[in-house]
Amino acid sequence: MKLKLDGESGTPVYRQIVEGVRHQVAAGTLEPGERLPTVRGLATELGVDRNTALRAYRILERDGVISMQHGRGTFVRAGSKHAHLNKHRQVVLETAMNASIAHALSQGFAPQEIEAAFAKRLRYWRGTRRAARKD
Amino acid sequence: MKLKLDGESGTPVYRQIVEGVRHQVAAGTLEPGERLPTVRGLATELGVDRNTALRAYRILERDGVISMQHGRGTFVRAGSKHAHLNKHRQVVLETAMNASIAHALSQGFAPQEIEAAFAKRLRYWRGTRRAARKD
Amino acid sequence: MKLKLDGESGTPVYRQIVEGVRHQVAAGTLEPGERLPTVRGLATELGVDRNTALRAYRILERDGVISMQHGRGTFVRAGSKHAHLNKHRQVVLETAMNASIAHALSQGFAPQEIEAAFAKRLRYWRGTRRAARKD
Amino acid sequence: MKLKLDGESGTPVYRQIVEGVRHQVAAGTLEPGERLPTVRGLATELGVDRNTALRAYRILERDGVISMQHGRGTFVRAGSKHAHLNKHRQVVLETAMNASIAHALSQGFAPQEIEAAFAKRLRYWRGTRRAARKD
DNA sequence: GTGGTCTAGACCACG
DNA sequence: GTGGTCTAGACCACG
Repeated sequence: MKLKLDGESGTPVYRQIVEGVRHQVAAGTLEPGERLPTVRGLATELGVDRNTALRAYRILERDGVISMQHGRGTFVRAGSKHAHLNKHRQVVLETAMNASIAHALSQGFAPQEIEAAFAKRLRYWRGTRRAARKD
Repeated sequence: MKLKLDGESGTPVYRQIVEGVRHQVAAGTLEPGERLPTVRGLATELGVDRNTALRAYRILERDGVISMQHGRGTFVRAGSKHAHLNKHRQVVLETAMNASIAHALSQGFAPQEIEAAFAKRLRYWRGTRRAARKD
Repeated sequence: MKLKLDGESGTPVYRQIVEGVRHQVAAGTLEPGERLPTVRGLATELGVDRNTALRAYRILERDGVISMQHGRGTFVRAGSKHAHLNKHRQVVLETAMNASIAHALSQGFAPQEIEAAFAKRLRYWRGTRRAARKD
Repeated sequence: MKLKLDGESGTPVYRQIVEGVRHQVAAGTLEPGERLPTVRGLATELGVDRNTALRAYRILERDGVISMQHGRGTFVRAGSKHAHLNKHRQVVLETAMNASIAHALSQGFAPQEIEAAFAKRLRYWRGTRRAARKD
């Protein structure tokens, strides 16, 4: 797994790992069901402590991005786990988007700016995912 | 000075103050030469430790946004020097939106769903702000 | 804070702490806004490592039970944090109850048994909370 | 033998097998003297490691629920010895319901809300099962 | 003084 | 071989 760590960024290592994996899943580079490196393997590969790698994985697991299975390994999770109440999906998503907007507004950004920035980044992700499917 | 702090956001308080002041200067709410509250005053107003307010001011001073003059007070510096702030604002905003989208994508939401949820919540906030201005 | 650990139960220490705190919050012994012992303090009190105590607190924080504030301490959280979308509360609660029932059914328990056990335990908690309010 | 495993429940697979068999014996679905699948067969059927199936059988044997006879097969033991299973079932169920309620209470839900949500979901499941029986 | 990050290393539980 | 738990201890960031 390709992951670059920046030791001088100030962002904690475990968080860099979390974001790195999250982005690869978001981009489609890592697909649902795909196996991730083991905790030990990732730690060695990145030159960090096992506990640090484990911490990152645990956060990703809690967020529903990956699934760790004792003795078997760690895997990218399939999307919708709340099939029986799929209103839930909508609420979760809207809550997240709402928080994101509220935060930007509270920092003094105008709705128009927020809309433009969002559209720009979404366009970026769409491109990335399209490219991943062609691989 | 109007500043909203979020004690549970994870972002350190001092940094929230720094960003808040930066944005107000960039937006023109705080004008060059304008006097800022004293460290003590700001700390009381926001209900934070004096060291926290001081730390924020020191960073703003180091970055050339404000000027602390011993015994006289603290002032917004002349505008010409922080034209770069507008670029900074864009980066901050896009980074936030990017993370928000990546988060949702990595949990299996489709770009289209994300777009719809975002649009819905933004519409909500626009309504809220319009109503507030009429008060 | 009163917490008993059982070193021979097989249940990990950090989880025993999580459940202990959770139960006290549920019972009303710990009230919203109340300050919990510091990470270090709790560790010393229970004779466990700081990291173990921290791990328990972090889980409780993620679950919305407590709020850790850097440099200030750790506090019991007020109930509803999703006021802006209070449909969400209902969905979260129903999802949890649903999972609980589904799990019991899959283990071969009959609906009637499940209903009876649930009613019995809820009665217990109601009594406990009533007692706490009289303190 | 009908057994549903949940790879993401956190409960170890071997324990899920143990509990599943225990419950079926207690409920009478598996009768005294009845032959159980071989270790190999069970492992294949459930898609688990042979060691995992073996571990479950050893625990059940130790607890006097089944009897493994080398070269002949594995059988459910005579009923008189596990009258205690019925008490065990109750404890398991009540513990689960208790945790579920404590969880919800500790997040600020009121007993009344919890009761309503539980009743609603149980009603749902009863309907589902009734429909399934007509298939 | 509070919580946060990270390492090194031991030993355990599961498959 | 996989992940899980726990300790001991260092050093950092925040208020």
